[in-house]
Amino acid sequence: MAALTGESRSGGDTRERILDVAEELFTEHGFEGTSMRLITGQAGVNLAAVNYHFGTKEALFQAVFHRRLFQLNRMRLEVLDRMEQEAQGAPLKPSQVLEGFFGPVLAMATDTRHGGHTFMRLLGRTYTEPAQFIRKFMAEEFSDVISRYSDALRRALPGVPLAEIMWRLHFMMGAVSYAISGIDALQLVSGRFDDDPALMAPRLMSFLLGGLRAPLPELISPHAQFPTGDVGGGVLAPDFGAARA
Amino acid sequence: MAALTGESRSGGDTRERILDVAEELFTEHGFEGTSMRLITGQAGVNLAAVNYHFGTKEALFQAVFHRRLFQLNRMRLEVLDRMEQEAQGAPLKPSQVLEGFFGPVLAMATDTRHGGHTFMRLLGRTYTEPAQFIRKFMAEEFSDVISRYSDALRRALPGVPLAEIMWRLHFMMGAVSYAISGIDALQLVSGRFDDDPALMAPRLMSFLLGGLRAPLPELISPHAQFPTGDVGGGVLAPDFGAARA
DNA sequence: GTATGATTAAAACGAACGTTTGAACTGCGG
DNA sequence: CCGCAGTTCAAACGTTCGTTTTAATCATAC
Repeated sequence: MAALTGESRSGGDTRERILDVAEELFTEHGFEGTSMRLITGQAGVNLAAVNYHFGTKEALFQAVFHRRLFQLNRMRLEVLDRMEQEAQGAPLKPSQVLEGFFGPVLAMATDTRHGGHTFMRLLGRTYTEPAQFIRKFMAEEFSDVISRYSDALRRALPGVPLAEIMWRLHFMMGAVSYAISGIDALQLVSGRFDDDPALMAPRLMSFLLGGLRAPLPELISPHAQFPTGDVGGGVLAPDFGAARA
Repeated sequence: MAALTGESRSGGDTRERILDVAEELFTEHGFEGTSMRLITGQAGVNLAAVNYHFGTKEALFQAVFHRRLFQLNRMRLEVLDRMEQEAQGAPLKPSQVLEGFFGPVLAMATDTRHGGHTFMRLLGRTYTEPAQFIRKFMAEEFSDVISRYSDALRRALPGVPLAEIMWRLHFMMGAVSYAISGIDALQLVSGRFDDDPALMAPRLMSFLLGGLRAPLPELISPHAQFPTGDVGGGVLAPDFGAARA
């Protein structure tokens, strides 16, 4: 809350100062919950500065994302390129692929000095955000990385169907997102959580690898809700209707 | 978008109709992005009806959550009670605990007939939402269930430290949340995803079990960013600063 | 010094927001 | 028929929203 105060009228560009403050406020209050007056006020610039430099509020939001996502995904591709080159055509290990994909994310998330932590929390929450214009440019920013890494995962896990790989990639992104954006949510839910957040990364990596290499599920019936039956759709689902009557 | 149209001036209570529509619109546009005029308009009731029946917009939001969370968590506790009774004091299997905790969630998420699907998407996004009043009552609604289930997990996984269990529970909630709320996000990111969403539950369960039972991480140095080193903080982190200069 | 283009400043725009008000309507017991 | 809660209604409240406008300021080249 006190990391970036408004009075910092330092030599920095107006544009850059707006981006920093907006990133922080969007993280704190969401897109709709953050007003331009709050942004410009906290950045110590004039109200019209955002519209002058970025055009609209939506464009500012996109600019905040592009600045970070561009370097994040570029870094992911660089790491993958380097690893594949060293492997000389051999498939990578699953742990390597995860390292390349989530390593830069965690590095950025634990970088509190340059606002990376703030942004990663914002990214995690925005990924599932419904706004149309958000979904649009998120897909564009990610398409390259996803296709490259899903391909690397497919080669790292021979015999695992592509659909399964995509699902697990999705699950992993959820776990990482929660790990980053919801640390306080965890504390909130489990009471005072006396544990070093810096130790999260190795914990997370173990968890992800365990999930990624889990035995394939038995996809028997198209209506089987839960593998161990009994609790899933069969017994519990009907109750939902009754409670609303 | 076309599931619940406004013209349905059926005999249902005004209160209940508001809850249904609000649940859908909050999911679609978020809390701040959903106006009372949109809610009441789509529900076919007067603008003042929300304030009359619920008091404020925040209270309506809480009411939407309470209606669903109450039965969801009650169900979780019932399942756990039954399983522990049948076990006669013996520890449950990890798969049983996961089944009790996430089974009702998935059952509700796949229940498209009674709006459960809509709500679970809303829950997933709201869990990491920053608004103060949201965090407050979420903690209250969840505290019982979390303490009961973390205890069951501790007994199911002897030798695993409690901190590790809490982290993995957190990771799992993230994976489940993404699995539910971001199905379209997955399609969006991986192109046309020709796979039956009904098969998600068994996939998810396998993934969760794999992660939950993964080998414990080596927590060596408090500054080790990533277990396999090399990519984490050491090499990549400094670049974040340079890119901003 | 002065013209020029880029940036900042102050003020106002119309629209939409959540909420409140006071009257009109409803079903029902007296 | 009347009185009376409970509920719905149209209208307005004051505030805040994103954006636009017009003038002032600044740096730099002539």
